[in-house]
Amino acid sequence: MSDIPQDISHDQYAVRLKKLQDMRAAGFDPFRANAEQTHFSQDAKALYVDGQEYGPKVAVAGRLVTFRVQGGSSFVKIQDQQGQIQLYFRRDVLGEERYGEFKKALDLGDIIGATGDLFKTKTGETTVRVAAFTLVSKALRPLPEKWHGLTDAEQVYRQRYLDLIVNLESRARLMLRSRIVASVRATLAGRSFIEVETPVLEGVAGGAAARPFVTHHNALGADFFLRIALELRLKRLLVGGYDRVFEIGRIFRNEGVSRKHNPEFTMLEVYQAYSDFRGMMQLIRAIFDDVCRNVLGTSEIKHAASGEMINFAGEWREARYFDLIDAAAGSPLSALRGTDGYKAAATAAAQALGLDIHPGWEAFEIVNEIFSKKIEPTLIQPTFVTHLPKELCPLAKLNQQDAGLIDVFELCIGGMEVAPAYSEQNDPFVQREMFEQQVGEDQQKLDHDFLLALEHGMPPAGGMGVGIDRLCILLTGAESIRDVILFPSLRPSGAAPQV
RNA sequence: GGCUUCCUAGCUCAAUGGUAGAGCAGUUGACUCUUAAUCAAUUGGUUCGGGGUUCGAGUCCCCGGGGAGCCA
Repeated sequence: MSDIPQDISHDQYAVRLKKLQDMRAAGFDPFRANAEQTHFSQDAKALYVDGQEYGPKVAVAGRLVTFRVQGGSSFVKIQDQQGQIQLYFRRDVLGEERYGEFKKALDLGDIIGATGDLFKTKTGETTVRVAAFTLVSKALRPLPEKWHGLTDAEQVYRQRYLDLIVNLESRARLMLRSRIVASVRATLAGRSFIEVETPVLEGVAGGAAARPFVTHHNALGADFFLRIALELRLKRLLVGGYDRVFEIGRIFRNEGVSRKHNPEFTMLEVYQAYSDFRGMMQLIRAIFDDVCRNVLGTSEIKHAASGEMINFAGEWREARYFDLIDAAAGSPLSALRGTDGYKAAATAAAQALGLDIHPGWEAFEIVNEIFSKKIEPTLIQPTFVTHLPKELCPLAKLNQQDAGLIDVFELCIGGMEVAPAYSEQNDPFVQREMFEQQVGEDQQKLDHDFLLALEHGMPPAGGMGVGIDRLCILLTGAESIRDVILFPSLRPSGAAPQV
């Protein structure tokens, strides 16, 4: 190219910048303030009726993702929120000058708008015969490779927008997440639940056992914790007379990062007065039934890790915690509960299963290690694990027959804990005692205001937490939590890619 | 936090310790129904950063950065 002072043909940024500057010099704005879009790509294609020569006129807009020029006629594809649509450019339609601009000025990755009539090509693809087009927004940087897409995990997460443009599975999976969350909301709204928003910044981070993030409020001169659960706020609303409440919100736990853990994640917590953990079983079934029917269109999902098909239809298995423990241990370990020999027997059973036991652990912790390492991973089909030992959750009602147990379930699917639910503790005396046992000497961690609220009377209620990210892993067949979170937490990196 | 492993052109990947290559993208040209379009020609590198060993390092060693997997 003789008018380029030095050879920039190797530098895609420079080539695009040059085109952009040429356009500006010709009085054209390469970053338009608006553009016409009468239809999304798939909606437009649906307008074409087979047999007609030309369908209606449409204006579509999107990113240029394939570019096939062949002399005086060219096919390109643009991509919008719904997918792709093919555009057909012809010299004899557009005229020599405009057609030349199309070939010269546009690059893969540019965002363009085009209007024209719909027709069907010889190969049967519904296409827009372009009568007019506009460069709407110039892309200065090239797209990742069209066939392999973007595979570098780091770039996928740090530059998710590129992943979304180029990797259709990512685009579909993350869109599916939106629809799953919308479906969950609809199920709850249909049952008279009220959606609320409660504080992220808390003076006491309660409702779960997890290390919180600490932050600081300058004007108040006070440290705050980012919430680790929604529970204690939502229960205050039960006291306040909101009988059915839920929140879908971000919570934060200052712990490790793994395939199953992101430091910030989304939790649904739902509370229903005058219900209990059995009522929550109905509710979670309804949530799954609606998602299967309205979003997935199937009640069978392939479990990514094992390849097994998970079936959400039919009865879900119900199993008592200690029945599972005894089966795994191969002995009636639970019969020793509360006796002096329990801890030794639990230790022996755990070691026989090849588990490492920390010397400081209580008996219930050893037993729960058996559960989380040896039982939970095997629970692929939906299973309600019920009647857990009371030490595992201080916020649940004690079982009427056995005060060492609590009226709860943990729903396990795909080897993961997906949703715990309780008959909620509403006795302020028992609640205070359970809290004090949990926090020990550290009265700072006691949420006195919550206990005060309970003293005003909280209706009996069923409550449930659903890890939305895990739910999405399950329902989208993802292998990692990072694949269902748009921007997963990463170490802050150095500079963005340099020019 | 520990162990293992990865980082090479815009992207996807090659390269026994011995001249850093290919495909796509880009550039130039041909081509009026293409589907990863095709054909011809062609540009492009601080091999993540720093240090070391060596006649010679993308490759081996050390330190640092980032990612992934397993463990805690």
